[in-house]
Amino acid sequence: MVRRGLELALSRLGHDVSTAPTGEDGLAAYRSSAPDLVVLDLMLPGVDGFEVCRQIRAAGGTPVIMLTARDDDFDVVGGLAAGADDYVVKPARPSVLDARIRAVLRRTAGTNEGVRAHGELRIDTSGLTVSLRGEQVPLTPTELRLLLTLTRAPGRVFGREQLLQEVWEHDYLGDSRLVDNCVQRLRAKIEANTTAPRYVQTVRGFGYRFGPL
Amino acid sequence: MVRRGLELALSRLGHDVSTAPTGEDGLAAYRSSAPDLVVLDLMLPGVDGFEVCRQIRAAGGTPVIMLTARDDDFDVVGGLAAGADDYVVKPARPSVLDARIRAVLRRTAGTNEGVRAHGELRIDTSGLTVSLRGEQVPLTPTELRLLLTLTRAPGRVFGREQLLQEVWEHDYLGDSRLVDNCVQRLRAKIEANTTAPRYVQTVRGFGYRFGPL
DNA sequence: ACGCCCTGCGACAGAACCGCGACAGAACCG
DNA sequence: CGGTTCTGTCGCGGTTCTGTCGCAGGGCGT
Repeated sequence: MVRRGLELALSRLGHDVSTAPTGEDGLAAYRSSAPDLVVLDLMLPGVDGFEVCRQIRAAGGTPVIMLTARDDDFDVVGGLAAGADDYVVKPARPSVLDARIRAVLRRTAGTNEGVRAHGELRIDTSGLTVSLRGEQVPLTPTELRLLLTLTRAPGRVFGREQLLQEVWEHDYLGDSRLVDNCVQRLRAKIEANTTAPRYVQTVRGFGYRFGPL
Repeated sequence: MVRRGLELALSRLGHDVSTAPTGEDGLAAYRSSAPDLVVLDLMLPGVDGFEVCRQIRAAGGTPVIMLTARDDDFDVVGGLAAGADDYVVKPARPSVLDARIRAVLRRTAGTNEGVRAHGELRIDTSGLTVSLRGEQVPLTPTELRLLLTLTRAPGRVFGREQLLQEVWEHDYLGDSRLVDNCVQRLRAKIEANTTAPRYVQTVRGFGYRFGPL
């Protein structure tokens, strides 16, 4: 059980770690916790590691470090093609992995503060502009905050209470229909047809979610 | 996916690298991170590589190295005409690219110091003078600090709190309308018509930003 | 099939935000 | 010490945004 050992070691180095035994569990944990970085072991039961990597990269800009026992070129090329940011060969010393993690986080810190691309939607988080198919979309401050919050964890369901807390920062006691209204206004600007929303989707009885995944 | 490979290789050679898949993303990333140098692949989806190069050069003095698969004269001439500082033919070995990067940085190190050009606005950061269409513009110290702060990261939105902290260095607890006022005074001096500002733009609900390029 | 609850959607008034001019104290300089 | 420039504060007005309401349509459970 290498996993528990790494979890413990990385925790001691100051990281906030959670692990999962299989690819499916990992994807589920990824979706629910929206981590800053994923360390992905290619030799995992169930789903192919490359596939997991692809799905994570498709969901957002989360950087991925691959952990592999094989160091032949095929894996390196394939891993980078699947969207990995770096790879580490097992057996990996915790200090080495830590160094790589910090390097990747440092490197992606800038870009992460810059552009989020989801399909035809591009969000510049430092310039605070949103463009759809290359055309700028003028959003109001609240709409933009809502979109930024939702896209921070694509695929994750945000309840109305949670959105009220994060987007409307004060502890709001009023009508939670306010969220619906703002979603509606946002959809009118970024969705092609609002009856089948592509980006901001309704999860009946719970809240809203960005993207399919 | 040559991009990831180059990114990784250049990182290991000591560079701080971020990449983007398309021309638009690249321009957005360029605006938000203000890099020392840009390596530009001509064969990119979306916007024409030459156009990207032109826009980068128009925005400032950032040096550009072009990466091209074609080495015929047309591209070389066209690339240099668009403002490239050097060009490298694919497939490029990382060591070669690294050498060219260091050469260009060494060459431009001296000239890059001191002047920022944005459209018709020129800012001499060592002489602390600002000129518009060749004509000198007298700015007050605060206005100048504000302009310097904003132009340090063109396209990026600065909140009022952040500007108060960086321009008015003391931790200011007073009216944040002060920022509006200073912006207004700065605009009166450098904007042709203040109703459609070209350089200092308002981002309603958040703050201000220098030019969207 | 029926009814309930949830969500979509348009309308509207109050609120927030920003541009802009005016003014007085502060700082600077001769 | 006096004059000039700069800076911070205030208030007003136009514009835009936001929060609330009401109604309608549709899914879901009974």
